[in-house]
Amino acid sequence: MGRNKRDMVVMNASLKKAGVRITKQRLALLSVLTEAIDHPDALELLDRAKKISSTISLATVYRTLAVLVDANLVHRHDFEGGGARYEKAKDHHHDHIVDLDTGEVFEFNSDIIEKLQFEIAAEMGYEVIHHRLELYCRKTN
Amino acid sequence: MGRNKRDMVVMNASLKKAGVRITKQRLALLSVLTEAIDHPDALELLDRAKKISSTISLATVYRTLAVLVDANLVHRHDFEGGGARYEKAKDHHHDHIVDLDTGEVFEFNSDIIEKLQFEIAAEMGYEVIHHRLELYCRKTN
DNA sequence: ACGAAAATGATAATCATTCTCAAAGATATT
DNA sequence: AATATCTTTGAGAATGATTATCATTTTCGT
Repeated sequence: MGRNKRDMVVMNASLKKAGVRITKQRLALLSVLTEAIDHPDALELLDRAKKISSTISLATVYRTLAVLVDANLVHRHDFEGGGARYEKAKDHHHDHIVDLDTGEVFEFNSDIIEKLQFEIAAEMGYEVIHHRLELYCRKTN
Repeated sequence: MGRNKRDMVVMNASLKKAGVRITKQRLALLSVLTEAIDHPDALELLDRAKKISSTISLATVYRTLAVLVDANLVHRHDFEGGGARYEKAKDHHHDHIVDLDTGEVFEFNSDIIEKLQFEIAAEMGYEVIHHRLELYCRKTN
């Protein structure tokens, strides 16, 4: 799964467009992020990337993540507790629900909330550059 | 300003209710937080508290903040960049607008957004325990 | 005022992240 | 394909915010 020729072409193009050189470490990380359905942290990404390219270090993981975040190919989240967690950028914006018991993260989006945010900021003379909306939840039963 | 007899009585009662002993360091911090109109971090709080009670250390600031946050007398915010910032709990809930250029923090609240959040979570089988909504903004001109 | 229990200050430890720098690798040019 | 240049990498040191440790000092009910 993943890592096929089409993926490789896409990843290479992404990196080129971001103006960064193509290395096996960067391709490994991008591949891991492309396959991930969760929101892993740096250590978890290191583990997964090592399975593809054993010669990758934690420093490179952090460095590459910074590059990818800068290039808007990856999003970084600072949820409560623990370190930053990452996910490959999707074409649609979304916010997050964090399960306080399991740490699982689910995505949702609400155009209405989005619109209200812009209106509120505008009223105060501000333009929203980016925002953060996280719901820390527990299962209802 | 502040630190009058009425404030002292209120602060003593708050601490008693929280089930913690009353010390001059804790009163100093509570006093600083009561007077603060901004959202200071631990170092800034240490500076301000020292003016009231010179014998207070950074360790105690962190420890006391943890106690006050636990007792719901103080809220802790992890805005982007830098360390945690604190504010005395108010009776009304509110979210935050962060000025990306100055670091200033403004408060707002929207019952509609609040309600939508609960509905979205409920739809996914979740109950919102707490949430975080921060708008990172720049002045429009 | 007495004594058990809790809080404090100074400093060490921790944890995630960033920095440093010599060595290895990538890209453009020949 | 070999070269020259410029970038990236790995390993570990450094950083910054926060927490833990522990001997000493304070608090507070009796």
